[in-house]
Amino acid sequence: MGAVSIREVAALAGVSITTVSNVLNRPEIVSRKAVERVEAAIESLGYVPNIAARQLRAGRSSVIGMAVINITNPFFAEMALGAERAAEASGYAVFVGNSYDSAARESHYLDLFDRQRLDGVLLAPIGDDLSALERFAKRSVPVVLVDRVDPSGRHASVSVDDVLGGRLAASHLIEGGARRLMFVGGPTRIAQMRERLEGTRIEAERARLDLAVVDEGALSVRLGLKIGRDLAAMPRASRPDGIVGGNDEVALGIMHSLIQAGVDVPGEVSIVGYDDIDFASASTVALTSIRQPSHEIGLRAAQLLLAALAGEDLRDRSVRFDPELVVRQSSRPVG
Amino acid sequence: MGAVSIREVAALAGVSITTVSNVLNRPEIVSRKAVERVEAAIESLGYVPNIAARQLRAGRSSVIGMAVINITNPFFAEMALGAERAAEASGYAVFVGNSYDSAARESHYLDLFDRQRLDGVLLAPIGDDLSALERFAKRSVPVVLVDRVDPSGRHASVSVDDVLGGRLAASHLIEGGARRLMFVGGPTRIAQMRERLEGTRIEAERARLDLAVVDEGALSVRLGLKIGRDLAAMPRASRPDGIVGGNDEVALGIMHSLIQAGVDVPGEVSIVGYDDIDFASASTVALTSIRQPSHEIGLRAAQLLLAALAGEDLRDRSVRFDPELVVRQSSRPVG
DNA sequence: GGATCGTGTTGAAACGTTTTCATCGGAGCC
DNA sequence: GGCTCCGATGAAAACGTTTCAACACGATCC
Repeated sequence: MGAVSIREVAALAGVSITTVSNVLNRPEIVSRKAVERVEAAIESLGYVPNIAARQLRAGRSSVIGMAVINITNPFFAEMALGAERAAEASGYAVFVGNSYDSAARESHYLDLFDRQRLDGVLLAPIGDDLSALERFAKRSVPVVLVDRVDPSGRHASVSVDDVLGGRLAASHLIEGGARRLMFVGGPTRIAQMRERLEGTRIEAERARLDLAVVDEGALSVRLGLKIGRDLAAMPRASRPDGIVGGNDEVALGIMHSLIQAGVDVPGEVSIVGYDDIDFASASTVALTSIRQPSHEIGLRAAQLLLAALAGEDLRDRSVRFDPELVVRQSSRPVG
Repeated sequence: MGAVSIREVAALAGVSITTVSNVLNRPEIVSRKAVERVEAAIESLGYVPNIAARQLRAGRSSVIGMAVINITNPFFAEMALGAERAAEASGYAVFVGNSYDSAARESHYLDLFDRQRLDGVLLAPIGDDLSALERFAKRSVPVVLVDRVDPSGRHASVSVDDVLGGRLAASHLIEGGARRLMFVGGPTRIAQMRERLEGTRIEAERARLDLAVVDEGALSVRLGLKIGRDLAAMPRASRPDGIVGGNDEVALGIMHSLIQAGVDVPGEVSIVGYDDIDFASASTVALTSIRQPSHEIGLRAAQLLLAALAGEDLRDRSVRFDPELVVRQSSRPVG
């Protein structure tokens, strides 16, 4: 069809294919006159270079792949945006794959990245099994883990100290007077959840308090609503009075159910969420939450990957951010 | 480095390159024995076909591009998921680009799709200007519009009747006794917003009621909070008592501010959102909203595109869904 | 027993670039 | 005026696949 190739551009401009290619890739080495003629020809023919051919010949795709756990979560969306910004500044495009909490979808995207010969991979992994990344190592395609550390230390990572996040949440609740703690976590195969739980547990033990743990799959508003109903049905004396939600969605759901059922938040129950999404501050009882520098995380991860693509060694270049407690109305004030 | 090509597979299996290619693409025409040998060789070498080469030769990428307005919005996320499901069933991958409410980002993705020679395009367009799609027509790359109709009728589309949605929202408010209506819309360059406003206006005029219109850019929780504060500061007699939000985020924000300021919802003000996201039902005063079949929209759009790729003519194949009113606590009951 | 057919297989061309190396023409130098 | 040198240009090879046309071989047919 209208598939216009470099050949036709060259013909129209009256130069060789090489010159057209040079105009595209290193315009500084070709004469002003030739540049102008070629650009005019490109314009008039509506020529668009065929990436597949370029990639085949050059061996690089100039695209990096990014697979995130759940792009609907504003935390990951912001992260992706940060990564795209950094990548684009260096002439790379970013292909974002949404795992949607499914390991199958994640591995499907890694397959795709592999087949497409993407130049690098950013991965916010769902599970603990990083063996799927070995094929990239084999072709020396750099990989940077996002929001997650590699226990084996083989992959660079940009992450947040989730243990600290859990501790911030729990100690805040305890200082506010909570005595019966509960942690509502996602699937424990997700490392972030395990770490947040661990942080919560550390503080609970230090204060010699009991800690109930709920793990019923992916954290959603819907799940929170159900858990909240169950909690509301418990006698107040045995009901948890300090709840750490693995994310804001589930925390908001819990809070809603409790309030609907007439339970006073934060009077009877204090709640802390995680991620500080926009809705946290917009709920009728604004949600206390743990904030992470999402945009920054994506940005730094991409920068690390770009550095690797530029030939730098990534060992010991990992980055770890600290989360931050944002106190609002859903938790009793300290004292 | 480990870049193993079809050539080495062929050598190891003791067959020609052609046979390896055939095993990959049409295994039915090659003998059982050869298939086994080739598959063993592929396995032992860890061979992964180079898509760029395939695409260059075959002229097809087997990838379709999808650009959506804002993937953080669960409506679009579900839509993308529906499209991916349909595409994958036919052996296509989907490259999802997030415009993030920015026309520049949208056009950036269309550029990328074009350069990458993707086989088809699904687009939930931000603005009215569809001229950027012409280049696809020129190369006869099929395009299906999502959540949007093409006024010129040149592109097939899968959309929702937003005028009807606006009418459902407004007539529900009016039946509940609202007399001073307000519509809070996003940028009017977004057609959906215009249509929702139009539907609201139709019902307002029919009931001979005034309609205030707010348009202050992208609809977010934050914006809603601000609008709600302004509303709360107004004397009750002149304050709108029936509000249609262009999406749930802004509606929830408005509701939150009003309640915080002591305004009774739905006693003094009724509110209807749009999209029926999970948070709508999880807010302390559950939000009445307009629901759209998001997953189905994406699915049908991809199916249409696949049909086009299979050579079918898309003219007059557009699909239009009807939205649905979901009544909850944020609006006064009828009567 | 030769022509015809069918089944598996193969060699070679082609896809549209980038890149290497050679060539060319002219400017600067002695 | 002949020499070198340099910048600009071009011819051709290469990237890894798909696909077409041709081939080998045995079975089937008259």
